Amino acid sequence: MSVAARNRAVHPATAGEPPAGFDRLDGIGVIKHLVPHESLALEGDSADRFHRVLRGTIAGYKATADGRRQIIAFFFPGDLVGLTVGERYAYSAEAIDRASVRSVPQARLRELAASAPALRESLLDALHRELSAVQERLLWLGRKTARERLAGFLLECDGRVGLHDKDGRRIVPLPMSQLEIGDYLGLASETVSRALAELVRDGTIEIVRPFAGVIIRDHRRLERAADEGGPPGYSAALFSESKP
Amino acid sequence: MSVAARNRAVHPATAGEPPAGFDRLDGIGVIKHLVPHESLALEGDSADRFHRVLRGTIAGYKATADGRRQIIAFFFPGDLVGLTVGERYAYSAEAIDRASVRSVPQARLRELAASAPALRESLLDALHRELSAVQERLLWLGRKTARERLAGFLLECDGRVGLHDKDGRRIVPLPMSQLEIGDYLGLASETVSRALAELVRDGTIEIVRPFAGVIIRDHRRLERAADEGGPPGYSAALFSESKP
DNA sequence: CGACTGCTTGAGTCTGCTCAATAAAGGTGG
DNA sequence: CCACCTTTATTGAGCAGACTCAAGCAGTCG
Repeated sequence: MSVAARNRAVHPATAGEPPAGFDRLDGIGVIKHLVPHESLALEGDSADRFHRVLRGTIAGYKATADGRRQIIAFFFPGDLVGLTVGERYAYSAEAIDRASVRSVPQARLRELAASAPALRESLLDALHRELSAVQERLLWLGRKTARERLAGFLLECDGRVGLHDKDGRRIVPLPMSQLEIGDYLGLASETVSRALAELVRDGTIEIVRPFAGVIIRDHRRLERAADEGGPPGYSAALFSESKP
Repeated sequence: MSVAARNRAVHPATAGEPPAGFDRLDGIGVIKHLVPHESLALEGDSADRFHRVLRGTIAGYKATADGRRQIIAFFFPGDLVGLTVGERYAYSAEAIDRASVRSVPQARLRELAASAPALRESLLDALHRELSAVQERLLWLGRKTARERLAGFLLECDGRVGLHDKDGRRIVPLPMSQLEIGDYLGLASETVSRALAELVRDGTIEIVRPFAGVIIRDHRRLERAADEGGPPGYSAALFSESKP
């Protein structure tokens, strides 16, 4: 098992049961309903509240003056958005689809954390998980091809929100557009479309039409595509032979 | 002031005085001396210790099976390497130059943290600062040109280890090779060399020969190069005029 | 002094971007 | 329910920024 694959296995999902301590947040704050593309917070704003996703999907992103955009993270139900120690948000956040969040004042969290070590643990753990995920993506964006990035993305989504059908195949719902996937992976939307088409062509995945997710037809092959990015017929042995 | 520039100002330096609480680490653990390229830890290893840099520079990196490498962070004196909540290191670490670190068992840190809220605060803050830095770099690697990335890198280094000479100009020592800068920015070393040459050509910086750092001749221009990446003569007004 | 490592510069290539045209979906109002 | 308009996805053609490969040079260290 590769190092990357092992790391994925260590943090399989935020999707399982909520971390101990977070249930303390259940009753407090207010619930907000968001429509697609509705803004939740802007980079640089005073970080007075944070949000727990109840339903739908939120994107955290940074943008340049001339409109280029990089999505930092997607937040699914159970995830915390805008968790920060600093006094300003490090990135903007908006809804991908119809979403609901529980919005809680940061001050409220600090109070609770002071008296609840379990909650402190969970928060530290969430922060650390976020850090690990971002570090992994640094490798994708800096050193991986479009095909590798997309395969990695699908595996990540599979781990977080994937389901399985009766045949044991994995279904991965993708609520975000291909443009947004591109903004997450540092690619143009056309490149995402082409890379998806390539994975379909060699039988690795299948696309749910109209575009709403993928079905993983060959999980092993998808992992290989993410970790080495070579062409389908690529052989590692062949590679090491050619080095005398 | 742009959002990016403001963020840089908020976290000006790890270089100043050490955060309150870290002095608790002063007496404990053992000191290790490292020669250039000597390994400190490997990704996936059991994370039983962490390290505080005393002297020199450490690089944290991830690598793919076929040898591509992405440097996640450079650690300068005062920084903590290998801080983790998980039980395994998320990345490898090795020395860039001759370096010394204080190596402390994670367990020891947890003991101290349990009884010292100030230390806990500092650790949380360090973790958060690391997170912000990585998120900023996600934008660089995903959406910025070689020139913009390099300019951003020089500004980052200026904030963390920059000095100033008697003329008020900033001197930024760069202990790492251009190959390593490339591995940090997701670029080939040749591209780093060319981008540096370009910044020299238009009078933004000067290179300390033999390559050991840069002198910033025009700080404003360097900031512009980092935030918009346009060519030297670029005018924003001209740009918005052309949009009827 | 020679071997080695790191930097520079040029030439050619390639991956992924831009621009553009078309098709497919979804939403809205009559 | 249909006509219309907008948004999103697909596919092609051409382009460009950055990579690879290669040669030359400078500085360092044994």
